[in-house]
Amino acid sequence: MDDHTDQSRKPRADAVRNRERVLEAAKLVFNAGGSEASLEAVAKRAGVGIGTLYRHFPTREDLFEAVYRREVEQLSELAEQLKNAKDPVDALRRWLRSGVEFVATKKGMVAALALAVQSGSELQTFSFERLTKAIGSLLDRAAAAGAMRADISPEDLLRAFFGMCYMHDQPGWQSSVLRMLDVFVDGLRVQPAGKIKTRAASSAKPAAKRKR
Amino acid sequence: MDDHTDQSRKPRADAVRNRERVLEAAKLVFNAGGSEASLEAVAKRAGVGIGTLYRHFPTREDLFEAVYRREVEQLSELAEQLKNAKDPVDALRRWLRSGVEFVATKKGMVAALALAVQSGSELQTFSFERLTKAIGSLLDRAAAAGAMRADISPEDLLRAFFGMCYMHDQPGWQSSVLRMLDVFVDGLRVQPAGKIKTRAASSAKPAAKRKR
DNA sequence: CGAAGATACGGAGGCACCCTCCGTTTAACA
DNA sequence: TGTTAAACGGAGGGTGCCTCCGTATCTTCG
Repeated sequence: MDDHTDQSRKPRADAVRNRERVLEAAKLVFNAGGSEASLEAVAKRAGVGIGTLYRHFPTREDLFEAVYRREVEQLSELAEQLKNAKDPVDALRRWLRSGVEFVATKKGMVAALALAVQSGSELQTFSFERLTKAIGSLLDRAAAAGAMRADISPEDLLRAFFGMCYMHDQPGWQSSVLRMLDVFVDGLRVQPAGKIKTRAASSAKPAAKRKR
Repeated sequence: MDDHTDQSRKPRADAVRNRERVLEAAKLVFNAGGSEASLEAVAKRAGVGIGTLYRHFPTREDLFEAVYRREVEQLSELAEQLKNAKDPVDALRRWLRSGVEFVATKKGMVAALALAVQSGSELQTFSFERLTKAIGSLLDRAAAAGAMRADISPEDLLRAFFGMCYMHDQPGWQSSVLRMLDVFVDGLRVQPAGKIKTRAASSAKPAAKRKR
């Protein structure tokens, strides 16, 4: 019961050092494209035993999270800044493009985030929540300005985005994704059902409930 | 040198039977959602040795291809029919929705096709080519009618589509994907750069070269 | 400083899967 | 029915995942 969250002791030096080493090795290995690289390879590269790796990061996802936390935060902050842009739709577009940029550099990021999305349910997944919030604020602003349909949830958009990026490591993926994102954003400017003569209602379900 | 492609012999009965058994088992296992199921599980379910499975289908991809060939052909034919629809954009939309329908039923199909897309390069991948052709004809028709931008390749679209579907097995994935596809198709109706005031050119690269 | 105790280390080991190889079986043909 | 090519099937070698626990090392306190 005694909630001595603070230092009942100093954390062991070797533990701190090893954690850092693993993180460093993982970053190298994952960014090199091999987001599916074996954790044992990471451990070896870090010069620690596999047991140590698992103690620090019980789950592959945990490791991903730690490795890409900084990047996620950067993307998050970018969204914050873009809230001040004049054109809210353009802001969204720019944010998505930056996302592509990140993915291009950190190859492992897609897999990491996709995993975070999939692992789904109500797991913590800091990254997913953070990005959802970021994208949500951009969406809301654009929708509030009437510049964009309002029935698309941040989760929808994130999933679509990751999905598109999932095909990275293809020859021309990057320009392809950029093009697709443009199409997508253009589509968001169109108000949903009715006005387009696509027979009846354009969607079976009324709309997803927005979370935030 | 002697090119006796025809029956120098009748194919062995057990070989034919086993091939069929494996196919059947694989269909069951993959459709049950586990597109990543172990091939050994498939073999066991089929009542054959693992060696037999590998002889008939040297690659996981080969097996996928065989299992989903029929479905791919159905989708392909649907595209053929839709070419006669009045509104070419609507035709595309409908085709994509049917794709979602397929994915919903045959869970393994996404993984199979995604793998086909990824394995990429110039591997044969019958399915990928077939679908590319199908979607290409729909795109071309819509573009020719001036109802849609013309710089999107079938490959682009396929990748985006699979990407979105990759998140199946999520709670609300199906309606989410349908919504996203609507957005997407709406976006395709907008002509590309220039007219929209999104600063400068809307895409870094000029456009992908269309294959067909 | 030197013990005591807490904490972390690391890799062996059990499990699952991948894929290959080859001795044995079986079907087709004469 | 015998010959022979084709197919069978599973043992085995490799890799990766993850757990468990005996051992090593660090911190603290006397």
